[in-house]
Amino acid sequence: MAPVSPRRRIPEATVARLPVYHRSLTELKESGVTTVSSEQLADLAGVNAAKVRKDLSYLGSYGTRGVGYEVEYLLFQIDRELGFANDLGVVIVGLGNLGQALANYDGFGDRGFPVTALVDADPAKVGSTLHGMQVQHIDDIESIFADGDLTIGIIATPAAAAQGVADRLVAAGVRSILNFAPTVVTVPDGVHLRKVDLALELQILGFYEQRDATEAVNAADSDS
Amino acid sequence: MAPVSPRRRIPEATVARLPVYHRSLTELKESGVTTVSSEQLADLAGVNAAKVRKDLSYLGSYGTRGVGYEVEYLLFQIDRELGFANDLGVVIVGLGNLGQALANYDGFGDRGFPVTALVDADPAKVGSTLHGMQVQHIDDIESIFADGDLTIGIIATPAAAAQGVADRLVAAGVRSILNFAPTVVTVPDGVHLRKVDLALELQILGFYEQRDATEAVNAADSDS
DNA sequence: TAGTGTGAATTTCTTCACAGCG
DNA sequence: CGCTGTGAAGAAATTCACACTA
Repeated sequence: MAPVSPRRRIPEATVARLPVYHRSLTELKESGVTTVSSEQLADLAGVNAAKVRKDLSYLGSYGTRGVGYEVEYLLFQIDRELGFANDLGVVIVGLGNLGQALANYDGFGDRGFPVTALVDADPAKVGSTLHGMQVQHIDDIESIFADGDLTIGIIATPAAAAQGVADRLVAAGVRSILNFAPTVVTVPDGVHLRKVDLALELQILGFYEQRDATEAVNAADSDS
Repeated sequence: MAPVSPRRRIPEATVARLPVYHRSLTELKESGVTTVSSEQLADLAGVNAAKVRKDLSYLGSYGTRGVGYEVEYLLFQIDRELGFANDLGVVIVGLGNLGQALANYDGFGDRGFPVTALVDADPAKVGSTLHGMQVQHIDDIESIFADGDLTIGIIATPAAAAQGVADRLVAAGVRSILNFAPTVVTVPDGVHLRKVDLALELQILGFYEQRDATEAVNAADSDS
C-alpha cells in the first residue's frame, strides 16, 4: 500500500487556521459559490492571501492557477484532514455554570462534536437531567469510556479539581482534553491538551488598554 | 517627568503568559512562599525556565541572582503591567446559553473584571434580571458606555449578529472586545480584538486525533 | 554557589515576490 | 492573463549557554 500521508508535517499555526477556512468555505458553499480565490478566502477568514495559499499548500495542490479553489472539493479535503469522518464524542466533566452552558451549547454538536456524556462529582447533581442527558458520577468514568470510541474530554471543574480529573480521563484512555479550569494541567506525552482561559483573555485585553493609556499620557508629556 | 516605560516593547507571546505567571504567583503568595526561582515558577506555569526569565526580563530586572524572585514584589510589577489598578468593567452582549453562563461566571469578577452590564436584542429578555442585574436593550448601548469608564465588550451573540454588535460597540467607544461568536469579526485599528472559539478548539484536537490514528495505521502497514 | 539576565543560535511563523501553469 | 504554489527573505518566538553577581 502506498503511504497515505508522505506530505510534510502541517505546522501548528496552520492547523489552528484550518477550522477557520472550513467555516468560511461552508458559508460560501451554502450561498452557492463554487470557486474562491485565496484573496477572497483570506478576506472571509481574516488573514492575508499569502498565508491562505501557504496553509492550503500543506494539504496538497488543490487549486487551479488562474482560477482559484473549488469550494466543495477544498472543503472535502479540509474535512478529511480535520477528521470530520469520525464524529468525535465529547464528555463534559464538571457541571457548574460553565459546564451547564457548554452542555446546552449547540455549537459543539453542530460542528460534529456531539456531547455524549455529562459527569460531575456532586451527588446532588448526579442523576439529574441536562440537555436530555443523565448526569453520571465521576467514579463511573472508566465505564463511560469503555466502549472505546474516540472521545474528547472537557474539564469544566473548579481549578482545584482539574488535575485530578485530567488524570482520571487519561487513565480512562482519553487522548484529547480541553481544559476550561483556570489552572495549569499537565498530561503525559501523547495526550493532547488545549486550554481555554476566559479571564486570561480579559487580562490580555487589560494589558493593552493599560499600555495604550500609558502611551497616551507619555505622548501628552512630550507635547508639553 | 521621567518617561515611565522606555523599556523595550513586550512581545505578544510574553503578554499572553503574564496572566499565567500572575496566577501562579498569587497561589505562592497565598501559601506563604516569599521567594521563587525561575525553575519553580516555570513548573507552576507549565513552561520552561528560560522562557520565564526572558519574559520577566521584559518587565525589568526584578530578580536576585543566586536567589530568585521575591513573590510579592514580582506580583506587584505584573499587576501594574496588566493594569490591575484600574478595574475594567465588562459588558456582555447576547444572553443565550453562553452569555448567561458568562454572566453568572464568577471567574471574571474574581480576577478584577466585574460584569457591569448585560445587553440583548430580544425584547423578551430585556428587563429580566440575571446575576442581580437588569438586562438592557442593545439600542441603549451608547448610554451604557456614556460614563466613559474603560470597559471591555464581550460578544456572545449568534454568529450572524456579531459584526453588527462589534460595530456598535466600537461606535460607543469600546476599545477592547472579546468575541465568542464563531465568526470572523473585524474592527478598526486601535481597537483590540481577541476571540474564543469553543468548537474550533475541538476541531484542532480532532485534527491531532485523526493524525495519530492515521500514523498508527501507517506504522502498522510498514510492519507487515 | 545558585540562579538571574541576556546575547547568540535555532526554530517557527509570516510575508514577499515571482516563476510557472491553466 | 490571473492566480496558484513555493523558494527565499524577514520577523517573531523559543531555547541555549554562560558571564555575572548578590
